[in-house]
Amino acid sequence: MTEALKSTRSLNVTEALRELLLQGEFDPGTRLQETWLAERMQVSRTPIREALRVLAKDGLLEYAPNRGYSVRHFSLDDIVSAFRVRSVLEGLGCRLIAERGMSEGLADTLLSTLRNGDQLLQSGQLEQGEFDEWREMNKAFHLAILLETQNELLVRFARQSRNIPIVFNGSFRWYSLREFNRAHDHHQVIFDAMRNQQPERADFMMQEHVMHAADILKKNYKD
Amino acid sequence: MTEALKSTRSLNVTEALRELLLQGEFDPGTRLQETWLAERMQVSRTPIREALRVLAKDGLLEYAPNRGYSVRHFSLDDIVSAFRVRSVLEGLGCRLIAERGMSEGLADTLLSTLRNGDQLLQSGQLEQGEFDEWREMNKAFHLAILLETQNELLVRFARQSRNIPIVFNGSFRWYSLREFNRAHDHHQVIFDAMRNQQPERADFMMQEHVMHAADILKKNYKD
DNA sequence: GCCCTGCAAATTGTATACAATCTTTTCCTT
DNA sequence: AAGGAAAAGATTGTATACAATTTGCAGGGC
Repeated sequence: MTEALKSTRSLNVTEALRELLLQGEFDPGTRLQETWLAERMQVSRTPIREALRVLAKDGLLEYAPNRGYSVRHFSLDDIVSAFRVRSVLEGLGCRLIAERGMSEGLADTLLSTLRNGDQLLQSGQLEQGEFDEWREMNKAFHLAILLETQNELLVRFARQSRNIPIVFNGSFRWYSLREFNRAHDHHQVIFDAMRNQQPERADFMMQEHVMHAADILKKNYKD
Repeated sequence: MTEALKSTRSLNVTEALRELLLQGEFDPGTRLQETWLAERMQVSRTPIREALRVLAKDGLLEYAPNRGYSVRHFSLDDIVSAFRVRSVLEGLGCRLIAERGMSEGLADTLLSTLRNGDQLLQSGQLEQGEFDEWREMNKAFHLAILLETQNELLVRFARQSRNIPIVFNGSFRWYSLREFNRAHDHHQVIFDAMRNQQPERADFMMQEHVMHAADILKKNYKD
């Protein structure tokens, strides 16, 4: 049988709250009162407090001793800065894979996401419902590379750098077909570079890929 | 007057415990019991629990629901991986500074650390007591660059990537004079590259600088 | 001897009571 | 009316009581 999926209210509340924050449920600056949250989540203040502390450490909340937690505001600069950091992290991931050579397992996984992308784009447009599928495909592509590096810190940081409202779900809502195609091409080139053991090229193209997403967001994000 | 230095037991315990962990006070694998810690720290379990959760999130402890926290073991691979991540992060920092041009404030700060390094090395050897001074100088150099980037996530990650026992205090105990000199030269070159707006060179040399430290550690670290 | 089972002890998870701190209101002084 | 203390209320911080879960151990079956 698979490993037990034990959890606690504290952990559940943390993830539930994180989801709410990432979905932009609360306006930036909103003060999050423990009793209010406790009532809303139907638990006592204890698990709420633990969740708040963790989310503050994740940068989603701001904290002041004796004054509690409030929802953090992310400026456009904050977000672009996060993209820049993520670009070098994921770039490093690609570089490491290209240097040591791609395993068959990773090749299979990535080829599968590439085929998935082909299929989504071949109709010449993306239906509303296909956005989610693209999102999943994209996430699978990036995550597979990161995990393969076996560099725990790299995975942790790359993940954390996406823990930002709006950014979290990808900014695909602003993508035109042209931009989906470009992203897909990037994936293809990155894959080829890694497979052909071209670390420099793989690194560079991944940075390009991530920063291109930042550029699109920059053009569309108002605030 | 400066900003109020408010704190709480929870925060104090967190930092005290972090310090103990970074100094290697507890053997890897040691189970950290809440009641035991509470007694040792002279507080109740509540602040202890909050501290443990934060430190687990920082990667210093491992956590399993209903089974508590234990001290994490860092393999040599873990540590070198962390150095690699830090190298690209700090490399990015240098690149950003070089791209946008160095402020006078940063130039002053860095020049001061460089002079400090000169002075420490000119005697031809480092006394025991001068290790701490070198450590401070080194920290000041790296931190000043990071802070100047204004990239909050970059600073956070670079900091976090040093939160590893042994690594935390720098591995200077293994440095020969030759290696102190090399590190100092690196600092000088990195400074020049940034000042002359050579982003590529600044980035590369910082990566080199950090990974050289990793190499020295690799040669000496047994476990 | 080995491995179950189930009870007891220990440990973590959660709720709640109380303490400390901050915020708001009130009311006095000028 | 403005300003400012002081008290009342609200909110966070901490301790502790209780619940849930795990761990250790004893006893019994094979």
